[in-house]
Amino acid sequence: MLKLAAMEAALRALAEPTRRRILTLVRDSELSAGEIASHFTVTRPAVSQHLTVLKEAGLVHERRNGTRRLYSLRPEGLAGLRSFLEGFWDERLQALRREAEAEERRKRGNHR
Amino acid sequence: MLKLAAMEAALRALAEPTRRRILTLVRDSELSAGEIASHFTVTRPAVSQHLTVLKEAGLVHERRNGTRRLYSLRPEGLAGLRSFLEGFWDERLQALRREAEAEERRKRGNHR
DNA sequence: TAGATATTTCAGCTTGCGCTTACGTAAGCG
DNA sequence: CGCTTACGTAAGCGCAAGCTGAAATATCTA
Repeated sequence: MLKLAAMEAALRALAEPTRRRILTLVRDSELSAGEIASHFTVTRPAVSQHLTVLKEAGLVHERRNGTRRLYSLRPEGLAGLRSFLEGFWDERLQALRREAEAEERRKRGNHR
Repeated sequence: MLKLAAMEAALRALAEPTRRRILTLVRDSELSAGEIASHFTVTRPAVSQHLTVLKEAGLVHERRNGTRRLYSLRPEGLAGLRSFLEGFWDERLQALRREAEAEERRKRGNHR
């Protein structure tokens, strides 16, 4: 899986409050760049740059309609991150199991 | 929930390859700062700084034993992030449902 | 084609982040 | 005590990131 680089990009993209807010906006409905920008105090170029980051991270989808560009959430991007965290979680449980077994063996060893 | 700031810290902490690698190390077993640093080419102070970031983000736990400091994964930190992503996911599904219903209403409206 | 509208791209500035070297601190040990 | 070991903290450097105003691009429209 070459998703590692994608993961990197997605995490970096999410590590920014404005971008997270943008995601919550386009999660509910497809919005134009201008509509998105109207929700923020930062300038439109700033929002546009954030949108580029989100797009390159695979977190949003861009659709052009006339002079406008409509952005919407791209669920697959988040799914990758989700599976990463869950994998992490699972391996953690396995580690706990390994530790418990090691502890068990240690106790047995002391008893003989 | 004041977890918003924690979320912020956790995401920022995860958006760094070295810190993610550190997490995968202490996920499996408790390790000292030196043992952790030995896995990297960066200097020990750099690793120490990363450990501070991870600790303040609630992602690792620090336990002092003599002159050494032992670090281990703190699963609750990741859990918060996980639930955040899942909440995001769920709300996305609700949004899709809302859109489908709106579409449905639109079609009905056209038919009368 | 000229002009208006929507949005990106550019150049430059400022701040933040990760890294390094040097120094400080704290616990064990002779 | 002084020495060593194991870390963290401080100061500073270089670079990436986010922001802004200005200019460029692209699409509709009269």
